[in-house]
Amino acid sequence: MGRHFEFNRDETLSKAMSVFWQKGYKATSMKDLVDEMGIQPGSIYNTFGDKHSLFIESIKHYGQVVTSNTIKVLNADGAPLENIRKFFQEMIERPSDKQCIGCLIVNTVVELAPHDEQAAEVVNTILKNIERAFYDCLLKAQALGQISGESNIKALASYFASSTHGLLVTGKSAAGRQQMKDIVDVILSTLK
Amino acid sequence: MGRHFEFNRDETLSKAMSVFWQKGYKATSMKDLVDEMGIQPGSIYNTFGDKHSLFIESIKHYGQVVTSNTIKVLNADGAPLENIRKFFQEMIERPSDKQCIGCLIVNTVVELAPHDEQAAEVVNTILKNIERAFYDCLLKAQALGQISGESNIKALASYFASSTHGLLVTGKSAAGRQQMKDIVDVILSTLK
DNA sequence: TATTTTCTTGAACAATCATTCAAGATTTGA
DNA sequence: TCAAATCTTGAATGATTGTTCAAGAAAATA
Repeated sequence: MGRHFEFNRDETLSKAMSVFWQKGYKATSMKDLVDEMGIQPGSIYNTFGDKHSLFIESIKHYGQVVTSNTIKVLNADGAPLENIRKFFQEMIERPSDKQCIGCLIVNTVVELAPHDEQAAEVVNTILKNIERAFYDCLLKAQALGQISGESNIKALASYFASSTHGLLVTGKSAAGRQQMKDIVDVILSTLK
Repeated sequence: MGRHFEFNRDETLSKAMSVFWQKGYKATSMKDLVDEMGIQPGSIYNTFGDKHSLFIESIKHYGQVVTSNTIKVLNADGAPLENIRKFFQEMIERPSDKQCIGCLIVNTVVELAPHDEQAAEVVNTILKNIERAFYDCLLKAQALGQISGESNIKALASYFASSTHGLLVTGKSAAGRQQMKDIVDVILSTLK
């Protein structure tokens, strides 16, 4: 009973996510959100609560849509080590793109996590998912004998996750494509 | 002639730097700066210009004081590869500390650099300094025969810089001390 | 001492911030 | 067709934002 919603919840959430990704949490004003989401303040507050709640939903959405999609390469069938190589290769093929894995997550770790417990929790969960994807991949490689049984794959997984963060930061600075390729080559050399 | 300044310019700049480091640019209000610097808005504007100018000076100050001090380990006399090990060791010995190298720089790369040309330029200069310190160190190691002459030390330098950024991001999340040590071990394994 | 110069203060400013809410629009059930 | 329910709108709210400026305080010169 009553009036129907005139907008799609997931669509507007996705738009909010994009704004937060581009500008950051603090730099995103309610006016920015109204303009980009295409609905009025009242509808935003009615649907998502306040700005902070909308942001929390946005990073959760990012984890479910963008991050989990990027991680799929690691979980794919086939040679696990080759999947890791593909993962990093895809990372540097679209550095300044919105699709760039984990950017909103890295941004949130840097901007908000130290002072925002709720955001920190969401972000840490997503970070753990990334790390576990690496771990599962390395475990498979070890079972296949592609990696020495003595290797500390837990450490390697943390390392690959950390390397991903590093690449995302480096990619935001003035680093060129060749430089990014060089870095990835060294990162992957730990697998040999 | 005229009244003397009642505050030390460098001291108040250092305090401003600390606030920006802790809270980020956007989240730092003029009230925060007034409270922390211990001088009134008029004095701030008279001495440093507006908030943005004060921030630019703050990151420059960070580069000259904090970053350049952290880099000293790399330039120190003695075994160059050992210096690189020391560098990373010192990084994880004080992760959540204010002294944590490059944090304000990494924060700025993430929060401002994509939309602030002036900040981007300052930050990129500092990033290049870090990378060059690694490069010089590796060059020395190569001259001493501690590293193969075939090694791409330019790539290695970029890699170490990127790894540093990664560690700083990882350190801000829920990563424990042991995890950080594990990551550093893998990073340094590329030198063997 | 009187005058000029310069720094300090903090109230005042307009702009923008996140948020609210009453009025209007749309749909359902009776 | 009327009444109840629910969503949409956008002007209004009070708080906070960065910034300015006139008045007062301190030092140097004459």
